[in-house]
Amino acid sequence: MPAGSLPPLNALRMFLVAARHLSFSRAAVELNVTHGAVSRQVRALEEHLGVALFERQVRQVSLTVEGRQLYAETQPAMEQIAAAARGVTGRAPTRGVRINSRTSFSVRWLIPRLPDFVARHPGIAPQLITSLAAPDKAPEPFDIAIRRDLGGWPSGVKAQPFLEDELLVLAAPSLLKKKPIAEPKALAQHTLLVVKTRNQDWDDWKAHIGLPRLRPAARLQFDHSHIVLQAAVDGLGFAIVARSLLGADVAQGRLVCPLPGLRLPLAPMCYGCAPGIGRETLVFAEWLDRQAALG
Amino acid sequence: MPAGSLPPLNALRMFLVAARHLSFSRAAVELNVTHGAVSRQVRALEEHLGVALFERQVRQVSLTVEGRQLYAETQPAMEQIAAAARGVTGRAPTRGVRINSRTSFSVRWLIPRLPDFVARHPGIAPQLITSLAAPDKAPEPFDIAIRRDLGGWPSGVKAQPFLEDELLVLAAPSLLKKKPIAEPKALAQHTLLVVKTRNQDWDDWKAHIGLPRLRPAARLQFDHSHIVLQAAVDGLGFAIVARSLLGADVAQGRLVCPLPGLRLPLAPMCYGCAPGIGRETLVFAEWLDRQAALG
DNA sequence: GCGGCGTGTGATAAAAACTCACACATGCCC
DNA sequence: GGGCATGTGTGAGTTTTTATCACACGCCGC
Repeated sequence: MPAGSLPPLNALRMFLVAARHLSFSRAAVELNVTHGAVSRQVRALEEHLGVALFERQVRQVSLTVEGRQLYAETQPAMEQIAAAARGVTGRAPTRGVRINSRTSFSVRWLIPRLPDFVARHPGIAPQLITSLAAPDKAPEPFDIAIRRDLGGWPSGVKAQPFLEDELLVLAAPSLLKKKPIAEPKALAQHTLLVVKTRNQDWDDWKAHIGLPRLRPAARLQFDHSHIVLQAAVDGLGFAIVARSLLGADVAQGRLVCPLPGLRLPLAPMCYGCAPGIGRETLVFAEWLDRQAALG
Repeated sequence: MPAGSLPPLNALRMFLVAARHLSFSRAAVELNVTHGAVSRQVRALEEHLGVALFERQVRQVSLTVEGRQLYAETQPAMEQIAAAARGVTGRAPTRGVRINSRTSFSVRWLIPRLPDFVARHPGIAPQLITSLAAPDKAPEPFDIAIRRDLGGWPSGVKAQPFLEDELLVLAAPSLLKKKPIAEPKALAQHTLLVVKTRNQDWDDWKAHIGLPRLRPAARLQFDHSHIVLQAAVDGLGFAIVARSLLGADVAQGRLVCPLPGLRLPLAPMCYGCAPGIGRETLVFAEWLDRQAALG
């Protein structure tokens, strides 16, 4: 006989958080789920044990005698498990994943998502090296590189597309309020924000919509897309950038897309793994795929 | 900060069993899953930690240093959790569920499934009282009664059907080998096994197939369906019993249904809960529904 | 050389978990 | 006292996870 029948462990985990907060809702926030999920898991644990663990009052819950006992006895055990897990990952040589990525993609897409990776894989330490050079000219060795191009990779490395992309025109809502844009032509009244290394984007876009000779009122040039985005948020003018770089600025209303129908396809973002990489890099690549699929 | 990020707990549970056995296959047997499930969960845990826990040799696995450490530190914690869970269920008043059911259904359907209930709900102790009387004439109080009839329940109790059923004709393969049955008429050469309290079943069946005057070579009478089934397994003759009572005898070839097309519909099995029952009885009723749905 | 044995894995089915949207009960505040 | 905010419970539907199945592989022993 092993350890005797264990209770449902994830339900127990949620119970412990709920017991600590004495609140399903606050536990739900900590666990990144809805309060309904916590309610159901606690109920499942109670049914497994055949004992009520919480007393449900109105708008609040409190622990029963059995709930208090269970909390007191299992919480240290969970701490012990967490500590053991940390101990094991710590003692390992912790070979990090060396990631080579361009500045704007790093700042606007990768870094905001890295905390998720660290939480999922605490034993793998990502090292991010931003670099503008092509992967085959990289000054430092890397395990995985991320670029938009399908070419320009060291021999033996095959680029794997993982994130579809497109160019969008964006501006701050305050700017549009002052001078609304009904049709693309009206852009002639505005300032365009240009990325130095991608100054053909506006020309491509103008050609794409059939107005190659459109002349803006002014042009401001910056050396990275993420700086252009900051300038756009601050109402300096119109930006044309890849959808993948938008982050929360559109969702939270700091930027809007005044001409949503006019989009320019863009090569997908790709990653390429150096030959002879370890399992950690593979895990990171799969995580990239998943993150991209989440949109 | 809570306990720090916990590892996936069900994966850890499988890891511990696998580590104890030093075998994924043996762990799978203990956990009632396939070896593939164990393999995947262990892999998931390794990826979460970013550390290999097993060394895969051919046809066997052994623990790495990190695996040994993790095992040594988390196994006691799991024991502690299991003990705490047992302690909490034990201290509760353990109100059992009093189940009232007829003998044959108890022996052939309910009792073989009860271990599953006990495993799922260690805090709820089922008490089974077999009784032939109608639920409203039961000599002892019950929380839930199981009968085929939709009527004959105490006032205030509504019967809930939970298991469709039908009558089947069955016999031991050895008997059929000696005297094969090509059509229903050939039953005239055989012995029919009759349940005293259900002696109309054969007549109903004969009427159903249009041979009301069919006369068997002999009749043997018993007082319970489960005894008739034992007699059939032992090659004494042909039985007509409810599908719900078959258990594993058909699946494992101890009985066969020589005339599979000729089935007689039967009222579904129903349960009725006494008024004012507790949550434990509700849990049992839901478990009945689930078990019936599993077929 | 061939069947037996234990593990890994792609495709797919089954089960579990979660979310959403709403219900309910209460306290609080204007 | 009515309207609103708060925290929990729950049915229906969806997503995510988990397990299964079926097969591959590598070696062992006969």
